[in-house]
Order: sequence, then C-alpha cells, then structure tokens
Amino acid sequence: MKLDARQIETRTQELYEKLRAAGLKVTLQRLAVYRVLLQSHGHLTAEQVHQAVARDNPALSLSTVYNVLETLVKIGAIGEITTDGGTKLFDRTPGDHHHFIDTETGEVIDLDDSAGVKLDLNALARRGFAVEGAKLTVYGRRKK
Amino acid sequence: MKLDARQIETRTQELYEKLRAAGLKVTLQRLAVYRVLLQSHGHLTAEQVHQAVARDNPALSLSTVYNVLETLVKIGAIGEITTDGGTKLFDRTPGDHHHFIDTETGEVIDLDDSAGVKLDLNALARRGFAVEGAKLTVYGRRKK
DNA sequence: GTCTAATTAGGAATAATTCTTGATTGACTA
DNA sequence: TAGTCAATCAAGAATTATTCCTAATTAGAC
Repeated sequence: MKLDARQIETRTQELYEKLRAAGLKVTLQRLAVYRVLLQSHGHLTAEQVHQAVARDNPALSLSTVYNVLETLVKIGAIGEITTDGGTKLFDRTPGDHHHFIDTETGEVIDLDDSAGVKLDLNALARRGFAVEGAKLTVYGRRKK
Repeated sequence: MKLDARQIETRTQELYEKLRAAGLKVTLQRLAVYRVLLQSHGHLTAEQVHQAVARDNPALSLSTVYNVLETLVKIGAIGEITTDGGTKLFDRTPGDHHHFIDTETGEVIDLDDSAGVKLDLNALARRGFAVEGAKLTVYGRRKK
C-alpha cells in the first residue's frame, strides 16, 4: 500500500522534527533516503534503497545509505525487520507492528490493528517474564 | 533447560530414523553436531556448534558444520531461527514454536504450550490471507 | 573386502555490512 | 553573507558470516 502525497508531506515534516529533536542536521542525503522509503511499498533492503536513491542522486554512496538508515532507525523515523533468511529490511513504518510475508512472492505486508490479530501475552507475566515487546511474523499466501 | 540422558538417547534414535527415512548416511559428523545441540541449552550459532564439536573432534571443519546443520534442518531433526540482529541460531527443537529473548542476557528460551501464549489468527483468513505458519518472538526480561 | 555415490576437509569465493579517513557541508554566529 | 567548525559524507578497505569448490575419504550395499 503506497502513501499518498499528503501523507508523504506529513511524514516528511515529522522527519524534520525528529532530526531536530535529536540534534541532528537535516541533510539532502537523509531526506532522499527517507523519501525513497515513503514512496515505496514499505519494505526495502539497503541495496534497494541505494538503487532507488541513485536515480536522482547518483553520487549518494552505499555506505551513506547504511549510515542514514541506521540514523533514521535510531531516531524512530523508520523501522527495521529481519526476515527468516537473514535479509534486513527497512520499514517505512516505525514502532512495533506485525508482518505478513507472502511465501510465493516474498512480499511483506504490514498487519495493523484492522487485521484483527489477537495476541495475549498476559500468561507470560505470571510465569516470570517481564514483556517489553513482541514481534509476530505470519507466513502464507494472500488471495487476490 | 537441558535435556536429561534419557531424552538425549531418545532423540538420537530419532535422528537415526530420520536420516534413514531420508536416504542419508549416518555419519560421525552428523551425530557429533546433533549431540552438541541436544546437550546445549537449545540455541547455538554455527560457530558455537563448531567450537563445541571441536573439543572432541578437532578435525571436524566449519564448512561441515554448516553442511550438517543444513541437512538436519532439511530432514526436520532441528530448527533454525533468525534473531533481530540477523544472527542465525540452530534450535534443538524442530517445528513451529515461539521464543522469548532476554534483552539483558541475549538468552533464547522456547515458549511451549505451557507458557500460555494465546494467538488467534482467524481474522486473517477472513481478510484473504491463507496462513501457513507464524513465528512469534517476545522480548523482555526473565525474573529469576 | 570391494565398489560407488555420498560426504567431508580445507580453503577460496561471495555477499552483506561496518569501519576508516580525508573531504565536504549544514547551521550557527557575527 | 561570509566565516567557522563539528557533523556528515564518499570511497574503498576490512570484517563477518556463509556458501561454493574440489580432491580425498567413507558409509553402506553387495
């Protein structure tokens, strides 16, 4: 699901705020990388980000992409997930949320509240586990 | 949680059967790698398996460890999980089950049925997702 | 015991990510 | 509107984990 122009505008404003709040500079490279993620379907590898960025900014190096992505994750502007194969994907949407991975296409789909997944971890607390977060990945096929 | 001698014996018998069923040879290397996992706390990297195996079998190479681990995963004798950092861990216990990762120690703990985690994915089916499997990883701290 | 395909050892090759260093730049100040 | 400087970036070397390659070895059938 792609974001529309309005959402991209809003999210870009948020990036400005998050960078300032963290005392970091607003650079062309950070904007470019962030916008590529916003304009994508949501989940890209560092390499894919680099290729997409390179269309408009051929000089932007891969190591800078890694750098910027790490920074953006750190300030909570984007998220990061690791798939079973070990591939790291950068996620337009920050914060805890669940994912569905299509086993045929490899496509990653965000499962937000409307997906209706019910997860109850209360029993863990009673067994001595202090829960801080949880990540759920569901595998299967999406019917069109 | 470590397995006792009886459980290790039973699981070793199972390995023989699974290898035969798959038409594969029972080799000293496969037994050694498998036993290291059985005797561990349950989740090891390939490197850790290699080091543990090397105590008794210094000649057993790292590439063989990778080879054997892949084979054991393929025949369903052991499992494989990928942590958030991207580290691959080999899991004494095969098949779908959930995990708890202690954010302080990094320790991985299996959450079996007795942990009481409730997960309901039925709503996904109604939304066009044909679920084949699901992996849940819970983060937090375990109180002693 | 012999035979043969499967398996292994050892090291080279690969892929993804991180590190290093000198050059460049954004943002503050005057 | 330019000067200053710490932050940031580009480029490529280094590292890490894993896979691949090939010749030598071995399990299991006969």
